[in-house]
Amino acid sequence: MEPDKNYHPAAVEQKWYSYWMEQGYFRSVPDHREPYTVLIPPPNVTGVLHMGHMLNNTIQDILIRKARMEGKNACWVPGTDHASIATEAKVVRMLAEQGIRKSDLTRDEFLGHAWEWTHKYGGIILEQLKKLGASCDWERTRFTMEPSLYDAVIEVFIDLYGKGLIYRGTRMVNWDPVGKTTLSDEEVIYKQEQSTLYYLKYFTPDGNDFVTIATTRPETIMGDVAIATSPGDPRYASWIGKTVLVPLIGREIPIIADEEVDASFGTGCLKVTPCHDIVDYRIGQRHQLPLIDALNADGTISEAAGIYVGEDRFIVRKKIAKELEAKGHLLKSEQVQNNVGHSERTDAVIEPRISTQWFMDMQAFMKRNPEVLEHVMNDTIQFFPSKLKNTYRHWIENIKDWNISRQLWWGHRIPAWYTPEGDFEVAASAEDAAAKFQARNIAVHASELKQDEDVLDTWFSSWLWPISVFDGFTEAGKKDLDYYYPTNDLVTAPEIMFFWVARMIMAGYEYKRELPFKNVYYTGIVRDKLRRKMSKSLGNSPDPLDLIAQFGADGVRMGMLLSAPAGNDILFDESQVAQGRNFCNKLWNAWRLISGWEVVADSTVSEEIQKDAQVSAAWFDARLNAAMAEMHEHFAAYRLSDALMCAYKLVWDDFCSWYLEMVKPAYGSPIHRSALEQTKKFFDVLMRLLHPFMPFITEELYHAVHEGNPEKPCILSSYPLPQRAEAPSERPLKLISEVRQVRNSKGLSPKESLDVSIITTQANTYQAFAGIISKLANCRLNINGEKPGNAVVCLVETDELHIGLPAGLNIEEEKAAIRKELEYLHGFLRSVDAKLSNERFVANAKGDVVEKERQKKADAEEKIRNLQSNLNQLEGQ
RNA sequence: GGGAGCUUAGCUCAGCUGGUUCAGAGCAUCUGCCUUACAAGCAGAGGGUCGGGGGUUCGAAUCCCUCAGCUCCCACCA
Repeated sequence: MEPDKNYHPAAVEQKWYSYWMEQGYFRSVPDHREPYTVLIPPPNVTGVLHMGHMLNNTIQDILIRKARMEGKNACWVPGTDHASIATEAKVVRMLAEQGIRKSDLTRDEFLGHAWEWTHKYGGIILEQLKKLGASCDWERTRFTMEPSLYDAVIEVFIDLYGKGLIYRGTRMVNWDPVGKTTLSDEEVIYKQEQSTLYYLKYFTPDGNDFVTIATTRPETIMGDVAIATSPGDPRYASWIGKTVLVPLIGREIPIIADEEVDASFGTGCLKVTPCHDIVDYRIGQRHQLPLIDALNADGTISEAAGIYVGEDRFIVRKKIAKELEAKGHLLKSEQVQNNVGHSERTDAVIEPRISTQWFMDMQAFMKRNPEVLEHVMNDTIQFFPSKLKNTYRHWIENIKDWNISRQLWWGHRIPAWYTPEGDFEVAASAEDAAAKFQARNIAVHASELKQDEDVLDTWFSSWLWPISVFDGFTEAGKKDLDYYYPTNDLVTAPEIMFFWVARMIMAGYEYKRELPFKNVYYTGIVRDKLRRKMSKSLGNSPDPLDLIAQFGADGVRMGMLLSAPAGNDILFDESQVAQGRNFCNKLWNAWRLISGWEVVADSTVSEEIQKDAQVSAAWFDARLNAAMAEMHEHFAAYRLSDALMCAYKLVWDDFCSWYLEMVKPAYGSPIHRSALEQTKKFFDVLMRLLHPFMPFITEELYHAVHEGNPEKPCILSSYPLPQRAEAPSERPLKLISEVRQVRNSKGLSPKESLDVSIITTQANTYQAFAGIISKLANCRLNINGEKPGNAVVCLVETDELHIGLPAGLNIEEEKAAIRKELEYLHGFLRSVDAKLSNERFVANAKGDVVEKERQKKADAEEKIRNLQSNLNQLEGQ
C-alpha cells in the first residue's frame, strides 16, 4: 500500500517510543564499553515542561543518541528536584485554596501534604519529556528528596561542618517576607524601579535647628539609631556629637561621622538603621549602636517600632510620608531610579535582616579546592561558549559565604541538635548528638534535644547530583560511580551557572578530587520573536505538547535546534517548527518515491542507464562524505545547529533535488536492482545521520528501508563516519543550472528540448554526466562539437557553454550581457594583476596564496578570451 | 560603578590564527511552474560599500584606536 502523501507523526512516535522502552534500549549498566554520561538538570518536581526544557533536553538527547550509536555505553540519568522554596510556596497556595493555613499545621502534617502533592504532580514533567523522545534511562530516575539522596546531603553537611567549612552565625542576610525565609545572594534579583526619595528633617531636641537626610524608606525611621555624616564634610562638622530626634517617635539619637558615608549623595547625611541596611549595619557595629528591628518577619511593622504596628511596610511607607509632611518633617521629595532586590521565587521585595543562619565559608572552601577555578580556566572543564569562563572567574574570585539555611519545611532538615540551653551539636541523629555532648561533658539525653527547624537550600542538594544520582556516597553506589564519573556533558542554562554548575564543580573536587563533567554546554534563553523571554506570566510561551501534537516531536526538535547555537538566545517562531515538520515530510516523500519504484534485473536495462546511475552514485557518495566530515567537525565543537543544517542541506539539496532526480527512472519505467540497492544504502546512511536529531521518523524509515527487519534498529545502528574525501566534480551540475537559468529567463518551457554545446578541456567529466545532463536539463549535449546557431553564450567555470534557442535570439541583448560580463572580468583581472605585479605581495604572501592568485589570473584570462571571441562572432553577424 | 560580549541581506546567524570571485547560509521576498515523491513542493532570481571614523598592512568583515548603539553578568549610594 502506498504511504500517505504527508507524514503523520503521532502514531509513529507512540509506536517507536514504546518499542524502545520495551526493548530496554535506554537502559545503561556498567560494562566493558566506554561510558558516555549525561545528567539531566533536574527540573522542579512539580513543574511542567516549558520551551526552555524542550531546547535543553533536545540537545541532551542528541548527544546521548549519537554517543549510543557510536558504540558507547550511553547513560542519561533523569530526575527531579524537590525545589524547596518553589514547591513549598505551591503547596502553601494549594492549602490556602482549601482554607488551610500552614501555621495551623504541624511540620509532619505539612510534609504529608507536600509529599501527597509531589506524588500527584511529581514526574509529570518526566512523562512530558518522553513525548519529546528523550532516551533517558528511566530506571535510574532520581529525586533529590528520596532517602539515599537525602542521606547524602546530611552526610555532606556533617562532613563540612566537621571540616570547619560550615558555621552558624548571625549576619545580615536576605529575607523574603512572603516566603518567610532567608535567601542566598544568588536568589536575589535586582530590578530597576522608580522610587520616591524623601528629604526629612530631624530636629534638635530644642526644636530650633535640624539636619536633613534623604531616604527611600521612611517606614524604617523607627529603627533609626543615629545620623551619620562623612568625617570630612564641613557642612556637618559642628554637628558631630550633638543629637537630634527621630521624627514622629521623638527618640534622641546621636550624630556621628563614618567613612562609609558618601558626602556627595543626597544631603550628605545618612540615617543609620542597622537592622534594615547592610551599610547601616556596619556603621552600627563600628559605633556600638543599638539594634532596633522595626519590621516583623512578614514585612509588617514590629512592636519595637512603636507606631503603625502590624501594618504592611509598603502601606506604612505612604502613610508615614503623609504624616511626616503634615507634621513639618518633609522638606521635599523627588523621583529616583534605584535597584530593588526581589526574591527569585516569590518576587517579594527583599529585606536585609539580621539573623542567625548557617553558612558555608566559601573562601576557605576555595583555598582547599583551587581546581574549581583553575580547571575551568585551563579548559580541563570546557565551557561552550568559552566566553562564559570570564563570568565564572569573576564570581569565584569574589565569592562570599553561602547562606545555606532556609526557614522552610520542605527540604533536607539541618542535622543540628540543640539542648534546652541552646547549645548545639551537628550529628545525623539525636543519639549521635547526645554522644557528642557527652564527649564535651554536657549531660543531655537524646530525647531532650531538639533538631534545628530549618532546612537546607535546594542547591545544597543539587550540587551533589553528579555523585548522589549514583548513590556515590554509599558503598553500594561505588561501582556505578567509578564507571560513570566523571560524566561527559552537562547541558544547562547560563543563569544557573553560579547556583548549580559552579557548586557541582566544587562538590566534585571536594568529594571526588575530580571534575564532575568534562564539558558544559550553555544553552540560550528561549525568547519570542520580539526578544521577550518566554514566560507563563507574559503568556507568550506555546505549550510544548501542543506543538508536538501539531508539528510532531521531530519537527519541534528540529525547529528548536535550527537557530540555537550554544550560548545564543533562541528566538522562537512557529515557522521554524514548521520548517522541521516540512523536513520530515521531505524525508517521508523521498522514501515514498524510492519505495514506489518497480525493480527489474540489471540485465534488462541499457548500459547507459546503468552507467548514469553509477555516476550519480559516485557523485552523491562524494557529497555525502564531505557532509559527514563537516558534521563531524561541527559536533566536535558542539555546533549542533550547524551539524543539523549540514544534514538538512545534504538531504534536501544533494539527495532529493540532485541525486534522486538523477536516478529517477523515466515515467512508467522500472529501476534496475543495483541502482535501487545503492539508493537504499544512501537512504540508510541518511537516516542514521539524522537519527540523533529526529529519532522517530528516522526509526520509522530505517525500518522501512530494511523492509521492516533491520539487523538492529536505527537507535542502535552505527553512526556513519566519512570514508573518503575527494571532491566531486560540480561542473556538470553547474551546466545544468545554467541551462535551467537561461530557460527560465527566456521564458522557455522545461518541456522544450534544447541544443547545447560545451567547449571544454575536460570532455571526460561532461561525457560521464552526458545522460544525466540531458535528462535534468532536457537538452541534447554536444561536447566540443559544433556550436548551435542562435545561441546564448555563458561560462561554466572557464568552459564556454552555448545554449541554442528555438527562435528569437535578441543579439543586442546577448552582446550587452557578454560585454557586461567582460567588463567585470577585466576589472577582476586588473585587481589580480595589481596584486601580482606588487613585489611586496609576491615577496610577503605565502606561496600557495600567490599560486592561487596566478591561477585566478589564468582563469580570468581564459574566460575573457572565450567570451571575447564569441562577442566578436556575434558582432560579425 | 566594574566586567564581558555584540553590531554582516528584510529576519536569525556563520565567517577559525588577515589572502580561494570573500561577502556566505537558513528563513522570508520576487518570477515561472498543479513536471508522474512532496504546492508543507519544483526550477530560477533579486538583496549587504560587513555600525561610523581613523590606523597598521602589499592586502582588513577579520588586527589596533576611537565614537555611537545594543545585550548580558557582577556590585548596589542611603
